[in-house]
Amino acid sequence: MDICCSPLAAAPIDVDQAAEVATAFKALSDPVRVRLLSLIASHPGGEAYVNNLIAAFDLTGPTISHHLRVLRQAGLIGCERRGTWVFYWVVPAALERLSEVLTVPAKTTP
Amino acid sequence: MDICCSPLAAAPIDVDQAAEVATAFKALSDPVRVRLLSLIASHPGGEAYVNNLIAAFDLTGPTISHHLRVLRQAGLIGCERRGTWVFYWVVPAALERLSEVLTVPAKTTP
DNA sequence: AATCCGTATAGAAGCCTGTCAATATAGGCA
DNA sequence: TGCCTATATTGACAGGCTTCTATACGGATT
Repeated sequence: MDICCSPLAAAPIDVDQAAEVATAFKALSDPVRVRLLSLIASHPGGEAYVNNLIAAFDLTGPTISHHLRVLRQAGLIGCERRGTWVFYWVVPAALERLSEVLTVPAKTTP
Repeated sequence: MDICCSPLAAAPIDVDQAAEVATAFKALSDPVRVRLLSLIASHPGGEAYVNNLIAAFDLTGPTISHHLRVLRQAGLIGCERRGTWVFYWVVPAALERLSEVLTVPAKTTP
């Protein structure tokens, strides 16, 4: 996953780039994943471990694990095992690129 | 649809707001819709009519119409009938709000 | 080594989505 | 009025997604 596009409104987006962008946004299309990303990103130190994340939802561990994998495969978060626990963190550059894609350039309407 | 949230990384997002944000991103989770939005946004004058949009895809009219409705219900585009044709335009404020949600605040990692 | 805790994977059920063909609606024109 | 074009809606089907239970894996502790 390597989002590399200029803003959507700047020029018609390439077919392949549209597919990449859509894949990234699909990772953000579920409320649980949005909350997970927010919980991880806003956690003190920028990291969180899975046990805390599971406790924040009325969902089973495997379901949270599934959503974390979707976010990871989209490149939005990274993870690392430290002993018994697994820590997750956000990848700020990925969020920033998506944010830029949605930027609306200076309006040219007369 | 009224996206009204601070950046995801600023604080844990509210459950209801997460649902709203996810709904908006879901509208952007399909490559066809990403391309449609980009085609409309980058069209001279900021408007496009459906006939041109259909011609840009190997899809049937009803399918494009369906995707346009999804984008419209998400508040990302607006439309108006002018005689025989229907014109579509983007809602810049909606894109900007989504862009802000993805903004990563100044890092506080020591 | 044996066991326990934390996390991930596998497989399945039910719902949601993208797409199409067929049909309907809305507006211009003869 | 009647017809033609442009767009939307309906209904149906295939495929994907979210969630669960059950199971497996990885590491620490006894």
